[in-house]
Amino acid sequence: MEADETDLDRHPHPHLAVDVALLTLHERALHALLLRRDAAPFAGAASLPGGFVHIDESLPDAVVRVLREKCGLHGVFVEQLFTFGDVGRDPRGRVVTVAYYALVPVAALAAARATGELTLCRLDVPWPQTQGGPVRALDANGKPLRLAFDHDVILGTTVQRLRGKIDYAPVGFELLPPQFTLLDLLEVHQAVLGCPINKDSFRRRLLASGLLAPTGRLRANVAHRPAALFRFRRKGRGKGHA
Amino acid sequence: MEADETDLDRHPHPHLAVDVALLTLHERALHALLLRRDAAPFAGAASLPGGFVHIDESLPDAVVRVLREKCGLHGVFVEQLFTFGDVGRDPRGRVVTVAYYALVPVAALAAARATGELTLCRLDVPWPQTQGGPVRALDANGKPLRLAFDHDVILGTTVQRLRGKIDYAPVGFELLPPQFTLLDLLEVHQAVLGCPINKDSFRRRLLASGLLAPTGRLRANVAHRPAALFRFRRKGRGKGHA
DNA sequence: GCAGCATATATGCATTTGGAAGATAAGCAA
DNA sequence: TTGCTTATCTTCCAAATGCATATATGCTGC
Repeated sequence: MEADETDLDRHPHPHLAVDVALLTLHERALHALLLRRDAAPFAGAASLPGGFVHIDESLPDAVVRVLREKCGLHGVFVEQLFTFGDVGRDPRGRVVTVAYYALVPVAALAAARATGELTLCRLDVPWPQTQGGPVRALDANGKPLRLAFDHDVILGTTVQRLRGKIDYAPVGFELLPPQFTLLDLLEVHQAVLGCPINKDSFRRRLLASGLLAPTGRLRANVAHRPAALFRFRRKGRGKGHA
Repeated sequence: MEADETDLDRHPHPHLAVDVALLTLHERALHALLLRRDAAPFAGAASLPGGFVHIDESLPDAVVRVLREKCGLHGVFVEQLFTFGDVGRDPRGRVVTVAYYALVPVAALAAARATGELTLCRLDVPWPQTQGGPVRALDANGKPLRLAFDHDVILGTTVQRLRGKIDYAPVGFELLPPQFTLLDLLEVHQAVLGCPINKDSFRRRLLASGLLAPTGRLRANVAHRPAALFRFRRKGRGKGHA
């Protein structure tokens, strides 16, 4: 940062946007909340909710505003993901975007989906483990949607981040309602990781983690022994990571 | 992204910069390469090498340029860290910075340190584990330096990221010369993590990881049994992460 | 009300993984 | 050559995990 802002204003500088990859769990699969663009560029394509950062708002504030204005959502879990700044990523000009990801239980989207052009699209992750790469979003018929800008890469980076994080950070809870069973949580992990998980060790590990608070209640209306309902306990006594 | 760029140009938009937290290992401790600011704001304070992003260069290109222009360095390991965009973080106006971290063996800095106002400052991390928070940079006398902008937080985020990553990603090698002993690598991990590590399990884990290629050579000029020298083998056959 | 069903939960055991300690090896110095 | 120091190897033990089995429980159909 060698020059005064007055110097810099003589030259054009990049525009700055935020985009939000909002993920949820629906029918045991990861879904993203996408909107349909009706203006060029990429008219007709699906895109992440996003918007330009105002001169007087922080990045998290911009994200909160975008989620409110475009999705009618508030109070959702949000974390910064990565900043994408390739020169050619927006045909309109130089736009650098700070991508965030948001996680919400699918029930919280009922209101959002009623509002306008939003659709919940199942994600198709064509790579294993945490390898990374773009991800496809499927329409109701299972056909891949055209995604605007580099949003396929942003979605891919989101899944990659979640896969690397879910084993040691309590992010799975953000995709579940306040009360859930261990099987619910297991299915979240399986959907994120894209592979089956050992049920017993998962149970033991989670019960020992101190992250679960028993509610004393049971899952109702199931034609078999009902599972215990748990609640996420924040500030689980962490045991380091080594 | 709802508006045309022509619309947006009517309004002022944030400036965009990159800052690089360049870390190395010196005397078994993490050090950062800092430069002394001679212009306001924060004149006299220490700061990360950084600069504004040009309209026609990608973010990685801007980082490479900054490292070349300000530090005389090229070919170093660089990864994106986090984007800092608080409204008040730069008193000159709205500047959002995409922070990167770079890792280099200390020997590679000989040239850089000769060039101008660069100093290698030992880092003092006042928090355990991966808790996070700002980090102090110490001068040659061990006194904390005044750090410009939010660069104390950027350095803290770098250490936090490294601590979370070094156990499962091959980043420790970037801080070592091409050939090194297992004890060298262990000391890198200890310096990053800020806590002692079990020597035997470290040896077993690393030898089994496939990341080390034996060179057949031994450390010379030591008054005891010399350790074997290894080389970092890229593309170690990863075994997933579960 | 009762047998039976499907899943939840608990228990036991083999395998694997990581920590700790001792034994041995290999250079150099006196 | 002896002794010192650190590297490397071997062994043992505790903890975590995968797997198989046994038991528990609420519901459904009769």
